[in-house]
Amino acid sequence: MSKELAKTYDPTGMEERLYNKWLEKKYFHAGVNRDKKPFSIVMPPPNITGRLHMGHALDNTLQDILTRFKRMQGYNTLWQPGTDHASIATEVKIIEKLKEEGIDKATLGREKFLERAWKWKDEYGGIIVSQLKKLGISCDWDRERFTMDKGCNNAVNEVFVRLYNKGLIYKGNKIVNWCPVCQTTISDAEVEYVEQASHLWHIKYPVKGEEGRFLAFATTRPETMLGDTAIAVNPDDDRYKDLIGKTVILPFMDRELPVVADSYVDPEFGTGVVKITPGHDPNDFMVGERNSLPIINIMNDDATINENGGKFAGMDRYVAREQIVKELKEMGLLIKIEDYSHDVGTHDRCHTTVEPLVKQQWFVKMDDLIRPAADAVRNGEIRLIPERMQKTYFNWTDNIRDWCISRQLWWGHRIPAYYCEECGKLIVAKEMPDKCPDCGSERFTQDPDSLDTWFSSALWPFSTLGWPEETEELKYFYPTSVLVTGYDIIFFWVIRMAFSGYEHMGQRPFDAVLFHGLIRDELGRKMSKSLGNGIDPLEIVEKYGADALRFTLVTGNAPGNDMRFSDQKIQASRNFANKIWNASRFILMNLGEKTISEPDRADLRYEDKWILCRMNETVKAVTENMEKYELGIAAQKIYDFVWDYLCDWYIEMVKPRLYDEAENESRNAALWTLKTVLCSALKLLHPFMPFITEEIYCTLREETGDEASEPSIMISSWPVFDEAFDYSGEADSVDNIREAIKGVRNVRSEMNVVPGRKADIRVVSDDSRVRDAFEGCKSFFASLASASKVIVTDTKEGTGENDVSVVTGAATIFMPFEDLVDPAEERKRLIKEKERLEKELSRSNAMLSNEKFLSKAPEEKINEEREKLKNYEKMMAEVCARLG
RNA sequence: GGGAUCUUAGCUCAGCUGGGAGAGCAUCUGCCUUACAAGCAGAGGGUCAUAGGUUCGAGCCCUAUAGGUCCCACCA
Repeated sequence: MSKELAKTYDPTGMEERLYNKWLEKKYFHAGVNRDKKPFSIVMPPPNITGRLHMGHALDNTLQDILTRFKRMQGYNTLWQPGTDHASIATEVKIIEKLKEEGIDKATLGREKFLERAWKWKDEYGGIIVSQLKKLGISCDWDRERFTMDKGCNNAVNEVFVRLYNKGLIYKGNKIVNWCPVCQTTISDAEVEYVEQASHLWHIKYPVKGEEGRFLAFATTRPETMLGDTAIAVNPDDDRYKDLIGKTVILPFMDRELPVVADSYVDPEFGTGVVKITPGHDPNDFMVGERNSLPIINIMNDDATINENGGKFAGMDRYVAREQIVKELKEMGLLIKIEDYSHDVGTHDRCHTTVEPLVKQQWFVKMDDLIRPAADAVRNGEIRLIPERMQKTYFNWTDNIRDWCISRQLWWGHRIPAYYCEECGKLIVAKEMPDKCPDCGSERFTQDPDSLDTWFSSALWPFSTLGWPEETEELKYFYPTSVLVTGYDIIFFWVIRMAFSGYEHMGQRPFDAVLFHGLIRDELGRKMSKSLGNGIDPLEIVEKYGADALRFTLVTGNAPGNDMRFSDQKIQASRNFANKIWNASRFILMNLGEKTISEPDRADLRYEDKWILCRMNETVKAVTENMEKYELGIAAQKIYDFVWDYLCDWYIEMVKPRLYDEAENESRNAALWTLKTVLCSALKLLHPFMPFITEEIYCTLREETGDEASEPSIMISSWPVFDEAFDYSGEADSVDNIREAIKGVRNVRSEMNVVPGRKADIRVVSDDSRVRDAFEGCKSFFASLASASKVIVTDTKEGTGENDVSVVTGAATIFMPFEDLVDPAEERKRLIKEKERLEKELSRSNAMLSNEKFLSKAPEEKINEEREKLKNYEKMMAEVCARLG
C-alpha cells in the first residue's frame, strides 16, 4: 500500500499546497521566448467590487483548461490577469459606504473622494483575486494589471487623443440616457428594457383660432408635455392635412405648438397624432432636428421638474404626472385612460427608469470604426464560437450608434480635455497644456467627466501588453489566441475590443472568441441576489474541491449554452475524482518498490494492446476536441475512458496476472501498461482537474523513482498519438471477448445464478483468430466470466445436450447447465433471443433487398450489412438448434 | 415587430460532416469480489415536440405549427 495516498479522495489542504508550489516554481509565468509558439489569453477583468460567482468560476475554468492544454502542448502560454475599476459600480459602493459614515459625496470633494476610492480598492480590490486562486487557475499573476493603473491610463489618454485628432471623438449636444439616481449618462448598451404595466393617456389640445376644435393624441408620459414644442402628423394623413402649419395651444404653458408633418408618425396608431418633446424622447429629438424645433429641458438631474415646468416646478416626475393628469381632467382635456403595457428603459445597475434628455457629452463616432470589426467576423478572421453568435454580433455592428463615453462620475479615467480659463479654448492632450495657444493663459480646467468603464476595457488586449510602447510582449503575444467570455457581454466588450484592436493595432485582438452561457440554479433560474438562489463557488470548492467544481462546469455542456448547476452533478464529478484516486492507489500499490522497465513488445498481451490502443485513440480524439474548443465533449471522453475502459475493464482484466507471482514477465508488462496508461490519462485530465492529477502524478514519480519525467504534470508534455500503440486488430479481438463476457454475465444474471457459482465454459468458433484471442485472454476471461475452466475449440463436440449457450458474433459460449441452474429459464431465454433475432433478420433482409439501397448506399455500408445478416443467420441457426 | 435558441429515457443534458438512439442521476435485481459502497455486475425505460418535405436512409437537412427561454427594436 502506498504511503502517500489516503484511502479516499480528500482535496482538503491538497489544493492550496499544490497551488503554492506552482506559484513558487513560477510555472505560470510567461516571458517572451522566440523559440516557442505563443499562446495568449487576456482574462476578462473581474470588477474590484465583485465577489466570485459561478460565472467567474466557469469563465476562468475554461481559460485555465485552454491555457494548461496549450502549455503542455509546448506553447509559450501567457494568461494575462487583471481587475477592472468598474467605474460606476465602485462609485456607487463608495457612496454607500460614505453615507453610512454620514458623509456626502459632494461635500467631501473630488480629491478626497478619489483618495477614499483608492483606499477602498487597496482594501477590497484583491478579494476577488484571492478567490480566483482557489480555482487553481494558472494565469501569470506577476503580470497582474488594473484597468486604471498607470499603463492603462496612459493607453486610455493616448487613444482618446488619437481618436479626437482624427475627428472620431467629438463633443455633442445630443439626447442621451440619463440615470436620475446615479446622476450620470449611460450608454445605450447599459439600458435594459423592462416590460411595465402602465397607461396610455388620451389627451387633446385646443387648436388655435378654431373654436371648439381639438387635436387628440395618446401618450405614455403625460408629464413630458411641459416640454412639448410641436405636434406631428403624417404628411399623407388626409385627416390632418389642413392643420399642418397651424398651431395648437399647450395647456398650462400657453405655448403655441406648430403642427408639423413627419413621416415618423404612423397614421394607423392611435389617432395618428403625436406630441413632440424633443428634450425628452429620442424619436421626438429626431423629429425636432428635421423640423428645427426648439428643445426644452423640463427636468433637473434628479428627474424633478425644473423651472421650465411652470407651476409644476420642483415636483418629482411621477408626482407631476399625476397632478397634470388630474388637472387635465378638470379642464376637460383628458379623453380617457387605457391600460397599456410597454417596455421602459432602465439603468442596468440600479434599475431606475432612465430619463432621456439632451446634454452635452463626449461621443465616439462609430460608423467608420466598426467596419473592420464587422468585416473581420464576416470573413472569418475572428472566429466566434458557437457560430450563431455572429447574428448577435452583426445585429449590433449593423445598427451601431455613436457611443456616449462621458460619465458624470469621479471614479474612472478622467477625460483628457482641458479648457482655458481665460478664453475657454478646448485642448485635448495627454497632459495638461502649459500655455493656451490662443490667449497665452497658463490656467486650465480639466473636463470634470470621466470615461465609460468599457473605454479602458476595450483596450485590454493590448494595453496590458504595454501599448502604446512597442514592447517585446506586444509584438510576441498580440494578437491574443482566444477570448473566453459570456455571450451577454458581446456588445459591451467584445465588439469594442474588436474595433479598438483594428484601429490602434491594425490587427484583430484575438483569433477566436469562445462564448459560454449562464450558470443557472437547479430549477433553471438565473442566479441572483434578490432570489437568494446563488451558489457560492467557494463553498463548493470547500466541500468538494476545485477539481470537482471545474469538471462539473465543463462536462456535458456545449459552447454558448446555459447550464443548470446541481448538487447531483457536483457529486458525480467528485465521485469521478475518487475513482481516479482509487485506481491510482491500486496501481501504486501494485507497482510497489519494484522497478518497471519497458517490456518487450512480445510480452504485451491482448488486453495490454487493447488498452494501449484505446488510450491512443482517446488521446487523438480528446486533442482534436480540445483544439476545436469542444471542451465538454473532451471531458466526457476522458471520463468514459478512465471509468469504463481503464477501471471497469483493464484493471479487472489484469488482476489475475498481478496476483500470480509466477507470471513475472507478464506482470511487468501489465504494470508498465498500467503506469503508462494512467500517466497519459492523468495528463489528458490535468487541464480539467489540475490538483488531483498533479498529486497523483507526483506521487507516481516519487514512488517509482522516475527521474526522466517532469517534476510537475503541468509542465509535462501533452500525450500524442503513437503509431506503435495502434493495435487495432488485437483491440477488436478483445472487444469481442468483452461482448462474450457481457453475454455470460447477462445470462447468469437473468438465470439468477449466485455470484460465487462458477461454470465450465466452452468457447466454440470456427475462426482460428477468434480462438487464438480467447486462448490469449483465457486468464481474464475466466475470472470475468466466472469460469471454473475455459476450453476453446472449433467443434461443438463435447457440449452437453442442455448446455446454456451465449451466441455472439464471434463465438458461441457453452456452459453446462447444471453448473448454472434451471432448464425452463434457459428455454425462456432462448425463445426471447429467437424473437429478437427474427426482428433483426427481417430488418436486415428488407434492407438488402431494397434495390435503391443497394444502388445508392456506399459499398462499405452494404458489406457491413451483409456481414451482419450472416451473423444473424448463424446465431439464429444456433438458437434454433438449441431449442430443438 | 425582428432575430436566436431549445423541445431526445422519470430528471438534467450529450449526440461532430445524415448510415442501426447515449451519459449522469433516479428506479428495479443481485453483490461489503483483498483500488473504490463516492463502489461492482445486470435490467427496465425513448413513434428524438407536432405535421409535411428532401433522401436508398433523417434526432441531425428544408418548410410550417405549437410551447419554453433569451436578445434586439424609436411605434407615441
